Amino acid sequence: MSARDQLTAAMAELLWERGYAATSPRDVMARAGVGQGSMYHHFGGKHDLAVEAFSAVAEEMAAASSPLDGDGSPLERMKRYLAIPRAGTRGCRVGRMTQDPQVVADPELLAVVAGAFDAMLARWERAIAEAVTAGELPASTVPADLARTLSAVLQGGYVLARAKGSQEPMDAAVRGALSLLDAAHAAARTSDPPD
Amino acid sequence: MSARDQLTAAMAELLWERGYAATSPRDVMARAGVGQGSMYHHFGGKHDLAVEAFSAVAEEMAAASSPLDGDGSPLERMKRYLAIPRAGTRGCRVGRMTQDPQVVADPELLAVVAGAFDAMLARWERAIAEAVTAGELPASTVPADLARTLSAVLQGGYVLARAKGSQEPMDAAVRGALSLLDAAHAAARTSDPPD
DNA sequence: GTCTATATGTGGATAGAC
DNA sequence: GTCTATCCACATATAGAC
Repeated sequence: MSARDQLTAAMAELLWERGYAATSPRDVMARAGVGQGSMYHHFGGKHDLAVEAFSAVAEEMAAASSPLDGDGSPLERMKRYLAIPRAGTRGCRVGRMTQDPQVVADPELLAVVAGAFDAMLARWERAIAEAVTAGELPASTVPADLARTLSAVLQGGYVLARAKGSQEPMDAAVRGALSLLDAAHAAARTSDPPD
Repeated sequence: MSARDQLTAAMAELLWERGYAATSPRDVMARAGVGQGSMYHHFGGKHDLAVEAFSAVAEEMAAASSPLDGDGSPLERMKRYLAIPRAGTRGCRVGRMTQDPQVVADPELLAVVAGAFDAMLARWERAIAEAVTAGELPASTVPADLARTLSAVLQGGYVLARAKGSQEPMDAAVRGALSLLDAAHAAARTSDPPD
């Protein structure tokens, strides 16, 4: 593994553990096991290194929402994706960035964050629209709205889990969302039969 | 206004704008318009000042959930509370703290954050339980779960809004949640008549 | 390419005058 | 009580040797 790769890997880890502002070039070099010269040879500085390291993380996260595009009924895919285990107290690697003032003030970093969310929300919207077409959700459902609601449940779940230092609030938030989706499913069958 | 009050007010503002780690004693003193001596006379340091300033903020936030205890039908109270305007791009003054590594690592500060959420979640749970009793929500509803789901929608709404630098995702997330609650309400009437 | 040495600013706090 | 002066450590980056 090249020094360059060691640096991006170390930066990605530290961005998750400590956030952008709280991560110093020193920390990164120490974890990567390289000297200062290497870092400033390969990157313009902390900012450049963070952009490159975090872009990879963001793509990875966006790809992680692919189960929403998978096989099976749309509603089942949505519920399965919600139920994927998530370590709440560690926080979301992407969502956490939005609370870092230095990230939000940095157009380049913020664009990477926004892009990752856009990709995920697009997948949500497609799955939801398909569920409506299939009669699994009420015809009155607004895919763009529900996509943001369900994405927010996950992001908020991380916040609640970290506030309590416990996994439980995250799991509870997901259970509640699944229950609401079941209710919406029941409402769709009652008032709006698909066939 | 005493120097002490100026300091706590300035710290509360800066905690919101920049977070804990990114706020230096210098910043606080400059905004408060006092010298360094004043700060170290009244407080042991940045930490002590932050605890005192943030405790006031947390109490204020917890009190802001009182509409959940108000008059009217429980479900109506829940919907009204969700629909209260929230400036998404500014983030939640309490929730934002959970993404700050220095806050989570500080038991005293984290306890203040956790306490604020506990108070809010307790109000949610009460209102939800009342809605179930009144037959406005399905009997199968788990108040503790749904409370965390709806609280997460709001917290996640802030995250999405900041990621996009726009109010819209927050409003969309709330609309989607209201729509799900309507579906749950419809399901309760269909399968579980209150009288 | 990678290293060590060095420079400049700031974070957080203490000392002690007024 | 409030101020200014000062201190040490660290963040971030540059210079230049190997």
